Amino acid sequence: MNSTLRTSTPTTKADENRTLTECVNEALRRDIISGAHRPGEKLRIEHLKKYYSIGPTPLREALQRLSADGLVIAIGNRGFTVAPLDAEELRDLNIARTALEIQAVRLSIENGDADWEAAVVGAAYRLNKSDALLKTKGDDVLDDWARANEAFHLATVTACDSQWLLRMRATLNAQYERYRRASVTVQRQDRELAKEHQGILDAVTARDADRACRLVGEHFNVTTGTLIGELSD
Amino acid sequence: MNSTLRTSTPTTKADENRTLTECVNEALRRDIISGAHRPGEKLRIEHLKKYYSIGPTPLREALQRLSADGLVIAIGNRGFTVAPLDAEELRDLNIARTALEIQAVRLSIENGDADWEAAVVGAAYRLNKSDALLKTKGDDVLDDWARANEAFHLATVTACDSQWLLRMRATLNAQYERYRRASVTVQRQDRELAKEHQGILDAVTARDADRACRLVGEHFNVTTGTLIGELSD
DNA sequence: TCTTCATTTTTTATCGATATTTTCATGATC
DNA sequence: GATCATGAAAATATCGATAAAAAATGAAGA
Repeated sequence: MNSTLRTSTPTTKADENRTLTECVNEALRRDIISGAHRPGEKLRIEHLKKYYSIGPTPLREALQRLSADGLVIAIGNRGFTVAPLDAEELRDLNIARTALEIQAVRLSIENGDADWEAAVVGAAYRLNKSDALLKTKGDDVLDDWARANEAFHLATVTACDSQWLLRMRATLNAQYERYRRASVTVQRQDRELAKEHQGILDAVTARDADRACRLVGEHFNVTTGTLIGELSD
Repeated sequence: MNSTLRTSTPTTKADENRTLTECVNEALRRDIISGAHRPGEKLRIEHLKKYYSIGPTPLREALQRLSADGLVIAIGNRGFTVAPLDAEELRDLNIARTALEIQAVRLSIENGDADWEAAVVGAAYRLNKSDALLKTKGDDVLDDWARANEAFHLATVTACDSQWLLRMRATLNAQYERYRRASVTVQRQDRELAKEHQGILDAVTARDADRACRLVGEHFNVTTGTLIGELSD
């Protein structure tokens, strides 16, 4: 029943019972985060209608939702634009993101059971594998690495036992991902990153919350510093 | 041009240049936070259309936005409901809220200048005044107190220099406010609260970030504990 | 009496059309 | 030559109507 939207992914099973608003919301979100719709770009309803083969109503509803998430800027009577990227905002974003991540890691280390710990170890292993493949840089490998990286960090916080913490974290992560994707070099020395991740893993398995939080904070600052450097060029 | 929506406030000057979606979004938000639309209540478009004298399109757009904020639950093909309240979620909410507030206070103390400090002192003074009036309990006085309380806490974090931190904080505060409003007793001993606020103010003016953060955390925990106690009755 | 299935009713989601607003280009006035 | 008005042209916001889905109703069979 639902016509597949213009974007990559084939119609998933779950698509059946979904509203057009939900579908186009996801498609737009993906396309904004991936950079297919560029930062600052005007999102004209007439244009998007054709692009996603959909009516104006579900489109506008999706755009309103995305504007609440901060991925889209809505200005009354002046339509919608993709939220712009800017170095100052990235710094700002990193502050909020770090605050949530650190607290979530701390709580996870306090609350997490053996299963959680095992999942973190597994995610770290997976990330290592992807790291190894990263030398043969292809775009798909890079995508895989990004997913593995996100999965690892997510694993470290899932035991925090606060859905709101995780929800806010996800919102900020979506924002952050746009900056990551906009980056030219995308990654610095793989070795440095791998070491940082290893350090975090060690602190987690040692249940050393203070050390883990410190390392996560530093990790975020270094990554953000690199991105800011590129952005202000 | 904009017909005034069914809710209390007279058409403000700013109303002129505003979209119906924006107006109904604000009205709905107000009515949900205040409890005029009760937690768990079904929000039927047909009904709301008459209630707010508005068409279905801006209504649905507003509801989508509110669902991104977590004030409304949207389920595909099954419409919208006011997000329910529940003790477990309040605990969860308090964790996320505290993480943001503490970090914002810490940064404010680090960054804030003399003007900021003065604003905090002013807000504390204002809150004290309202505290004094609180003995003659009327609903308007209570509203005034709530505003002064929020203004004080907001003042302590405005120098944190992270819009994202403040934005996330505002989202969670809106949620929290619903629990506060749902409370029967609404406040415990005024004296205790006043002392806690005084302690926070002292720590802020002394620029003692660690103490301020500890006191804010305890303050939040105590308040939340009271609310949870009431909710699980 | 309790299910189960078909049918009606209600509610939701979506579209196409219209009215409103903004933007842009053109020309008039100082 | 610059500024301001005026009027198209484009884009946005909104409505009413329709199609689609879920819930409610009721009838038939076990």
